Amino acid sequence: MSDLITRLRRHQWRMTPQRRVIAETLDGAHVHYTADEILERACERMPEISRATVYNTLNEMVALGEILELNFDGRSKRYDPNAEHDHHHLICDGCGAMKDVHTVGDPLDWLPGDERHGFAVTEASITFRGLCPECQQAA
Amino acid sequence: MSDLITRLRRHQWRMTPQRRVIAETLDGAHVHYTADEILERACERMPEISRATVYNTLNEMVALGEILELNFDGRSKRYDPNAEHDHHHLICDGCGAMKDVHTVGDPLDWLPGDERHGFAVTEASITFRGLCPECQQAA
DNA sequence: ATCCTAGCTTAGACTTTGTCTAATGAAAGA
DNA sequence: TCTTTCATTAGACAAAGTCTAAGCTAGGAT
Repeated sequence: MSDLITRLRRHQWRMTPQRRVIAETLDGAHVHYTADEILERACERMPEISRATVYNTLNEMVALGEILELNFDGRSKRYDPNAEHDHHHLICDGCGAMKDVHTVGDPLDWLPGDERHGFAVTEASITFRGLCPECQQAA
Repeated sequence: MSDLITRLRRHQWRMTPQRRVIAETLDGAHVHYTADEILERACERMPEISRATVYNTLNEMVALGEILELNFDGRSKRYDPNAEHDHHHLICDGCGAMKDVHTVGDPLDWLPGDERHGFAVTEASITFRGLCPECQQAA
């Protein structure tokens, strides 16, 4: 998988300095940021960037299918520059840290036909929860 | 599993008319309501009940472990009076309808050790998405 | 039955997260 | 370079949820 900016260029999508900063912030991160965290980091490099631009840009990237929008805690959405739907998420209940993880097998196989209630099921996402190594020590 | 009010009584938890109305609203529902939907329904029976009481009460029930707080859409939290952690959720991408479902096998088995990053993993929840029978017809 | 007190409820202000609008600015093709 | 179209901006607005201070009440004590 190529980097986010390369993937975004493939759509007819005007590349502005603001969008570049947002994309680079997302792509360089080892954690999944909230919109406000991205705004904060983008402001370090481009102090005049506006909140509306960050929110608009993130929503467009989601609509283009190039990033994932995640809702873990019900507080604020987080954004994952890895848009592949083949991974799931592991979250620390202590500090909120998050990792992308891969499961063995296809989650769709785990929902038997008589539990599908006639739905055409196309996607499954799993959230694993627990304590990260640091929070286990602290506990 | 007994009804929600019975389960709540087992904790030293003062049972007020407001809390009773909220518990009955949750327990009698076939769908998972948002806090505001619960407020609206509670108001039909007790017009003077306040928003703060509904939010406080729901948070307390969650803390007692007797209901589940769900975050599907990132808009508003929903509450599930079935607090058992052995079920998962199936959501229609068309109309938002939701069903509780059971999987075959234990989701914790599906995350291999080398994907756990040292976490002590205790819980897994799966969200299945697709189209309900009605929305398949409409499409 | 009545009293007392811890803790519940209330209205409304406040906070956080996110969206919308109208005016200005800039990317990219002609 | 010019022009058109789309992006950006500040700030108002909206939705979801929390907090506060004052009054009220459930349930145990008497």
